[in-house]
Amino acid sequence: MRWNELDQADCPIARALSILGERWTFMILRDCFFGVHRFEAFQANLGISRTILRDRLAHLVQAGILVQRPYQERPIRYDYVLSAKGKALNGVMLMLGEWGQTAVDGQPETQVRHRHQTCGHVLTPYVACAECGEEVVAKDVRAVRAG
Amino acid sequence: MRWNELDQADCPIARALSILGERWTFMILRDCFFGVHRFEAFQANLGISRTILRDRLAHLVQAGILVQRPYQERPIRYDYVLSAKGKALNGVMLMLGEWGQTAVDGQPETQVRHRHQTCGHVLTPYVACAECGEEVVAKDVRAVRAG
DNA sequence: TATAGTCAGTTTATAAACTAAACTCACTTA
DNA sequence: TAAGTGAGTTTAGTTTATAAACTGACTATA
Repeated sequence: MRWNELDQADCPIARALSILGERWTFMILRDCFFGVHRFEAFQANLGISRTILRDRLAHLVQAGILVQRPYQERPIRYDYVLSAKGKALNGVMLMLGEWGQTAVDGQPETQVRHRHQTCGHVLTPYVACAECGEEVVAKDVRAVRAG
Repeated sequence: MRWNELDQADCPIARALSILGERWTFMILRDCFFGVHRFEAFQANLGISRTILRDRLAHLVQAGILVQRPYQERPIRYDYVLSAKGKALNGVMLMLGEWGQTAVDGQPETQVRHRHQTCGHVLTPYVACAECGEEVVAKDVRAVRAG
């Protein structure tokens, strides 16, 4: 399998990564969740090269994860905002942040936290099963690979 | 910020991506969760170049996400297995797969599913708040960025 | 009205990362 | 003895990423 054939893979993780798995893409999306939505702001925040930023934004727009919303004409300029498909990545982002927080050590104490508005607490996210509502831990999950 | 300075970032997502954000790394870990743990098996499964596979495995071992376990001596050969830190990525993997399943369309119906052993159902994972136990949706989360 | 500044790019040259294919080494099995 | 296996390493070539300067269509300031 070559990297650019990942989108045809028979695995949802592989297909997700065909869109998200390139360098910087997750970082751009993280910024989107933080409310960043302009080219210059992404560039200044990430220090990413403009060429790559242009490519990644185009890819995300074409994949339907970001939507371009014009905020001025002459010259036409766009905000890049999360679509529904993009917002659906919220769970992935939260779990990724939680893992980074607890598992990646030796780093300065982070200053980024999330607050759960509905209950008012600082958010500690976990993955639960929609059927039984219980927390899902690795040892209780069995992959079923048909075909 | 350059890509290789990401590990010093003041954001848990950035730090997570300093380890996981390179091409193929997530795919290798996916295979680990499916029970793959030998060099040749990763290589055959992913079709990744051996050079990159070697680099990624070394990086994951050095980051404490995979552990080398010798299964023979003369010549010494290792299984690469998930450490506790690696297993803690389970939630990220599940949410990534769930997103790939529901949000990335136009692809052949996937044949990979998960079963939740404790309740017996096919798993539909969601992210919940440890304080109130409710499902966490994007609009109810506010990032708090100190400093 | 000139001058500078902003925003979202594009261009170009250079550096780093990835890939395929062949090769090595220490064994095992037929 | 010859072939095979498993985990790499080497090499040469291709693809990506990067920094820095440039463009174009404006807007704000002196």
